[in-house]
Amino acid sequence: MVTTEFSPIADTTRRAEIVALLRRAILTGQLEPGQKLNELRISEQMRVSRAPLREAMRELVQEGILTSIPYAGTFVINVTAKDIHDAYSLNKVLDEFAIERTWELRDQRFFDELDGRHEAVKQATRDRDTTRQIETALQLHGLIHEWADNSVLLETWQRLTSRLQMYFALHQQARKEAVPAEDVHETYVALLKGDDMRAAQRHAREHIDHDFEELLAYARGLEKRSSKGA
Amino acid sequence: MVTTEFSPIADTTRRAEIVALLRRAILTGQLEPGQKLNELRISEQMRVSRAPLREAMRELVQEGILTSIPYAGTFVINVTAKDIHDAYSLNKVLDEFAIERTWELRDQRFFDELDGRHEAVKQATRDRDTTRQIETALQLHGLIHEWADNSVLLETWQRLTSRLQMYFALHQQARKEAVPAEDVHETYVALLKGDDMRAAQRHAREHIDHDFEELLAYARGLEKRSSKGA
DNA sequence: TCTTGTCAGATTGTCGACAATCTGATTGTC
DNA sequence: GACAATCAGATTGTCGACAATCTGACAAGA
Repeated sequence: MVTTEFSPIADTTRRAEIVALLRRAILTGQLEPGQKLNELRISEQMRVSRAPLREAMRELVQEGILTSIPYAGTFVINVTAKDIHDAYSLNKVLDEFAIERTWELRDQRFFDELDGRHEAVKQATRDRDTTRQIETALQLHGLIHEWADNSVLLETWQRLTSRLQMYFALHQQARKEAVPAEDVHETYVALLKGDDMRAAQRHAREHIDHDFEELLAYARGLEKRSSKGA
Repeated sequence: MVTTEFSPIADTTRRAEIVALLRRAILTGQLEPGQKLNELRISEQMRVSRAPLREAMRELVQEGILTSIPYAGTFVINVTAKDIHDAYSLNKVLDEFAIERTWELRDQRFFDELDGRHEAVKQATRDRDTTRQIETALQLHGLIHEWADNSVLLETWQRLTSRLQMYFALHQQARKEAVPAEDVHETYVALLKGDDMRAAQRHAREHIDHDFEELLAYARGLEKRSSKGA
């Protein structure tokens, strides 16, 4: 009897690859908010027909990072200050819930994973790789949602994450300088290892508020700019 | 100057209509959990080519009520007791949040809408129209999410609703008898009109627990049945 | 000058056909 | 009989072409 565990093999449809490519382009800010996606142009660039491209775009529309208007086109979502505000205030609630659910399920594997992800953030910070810094920070943040053993919560958080990653990428791109080089997650990790659940929840809430203020300021700038443009 | 407000005209693509048709079929239980959707057969029945049908299916996959395995097919999601449990426990959190956010925004229009939706539930109950009863009850329940002025919350709740509606429909179908004929929403509506936010939140939580127990019992039955079948 | 009708170009939506992949039934071998 | 190789049928994935729709420019008329 073979006891080795195999993970499912990769989906090798063009559609899945296109989804990954497009998502990455959007979340890293390569494709700007509001930008229109021309099907013919993109399909030619990717050397793919429009059918799988369109199916991929439908997925991303449902994922909430594209928006589609029949016979007009499919566009990268626009980011408003309110969107960011809404996403963040819901995120607070989800974090609190996730911590509560995860709390009793924490074990050695959890702590190891926590440390591993924390280390990845620190590595990205040392490398001055801002894109990866955002990615890893969100992954660190996501652990409680993965561990909470609630598929619906996880799914919801992943949808939220898409946008958060996009917001952060835009923000970072805008100020054109490295994100804080010091480690802002030390306390968060320590609290998740500790005994005081309420304290961990409180910290998550405040930690979020901190990042949030910066993002909001950026978003307000965006809106001023776009209203001038329009 | 014309001041009449026009709402955007309906999306009249085949894709959109297919999405609506399929969603309805799934949420009312016409299509059973786990059932495979044969593209050719469905496209012929709908007199439509496979392209828009496939795009529609991609949307429903992302919506979480279909699941797709490359080169194998697209299936209606399976419902496990844990899924129901997960959906409900998240729903509690979202409800609490929604009530908090809605509270200060309540006005006469809110109360009117609340009464209107409540009336719709009572009408469906009188008509013994169980499908509509589920639909209207969820719409009544959804008002706080619509009113909370948080687009991400609303979106999240709508995704959840899809599944809840499916669960209830299956449940109802299983026991083959009318859902409670008495009005279980009277207290809920009254509390939402009142002054005690905490009480409203508490009631939402308990009200959910009530329905939830019934559903869970049903789901456990489902699983026993399917494990016997497999 | 402003409005309205018309039209060409570009883009999205849809179709029918072909290619890739899976399933299970059959056959051949031991 | 058990097992592996093979194959036909069915189904999903992808393609290229056509139809429907939108956009902006231009012209005609008030």
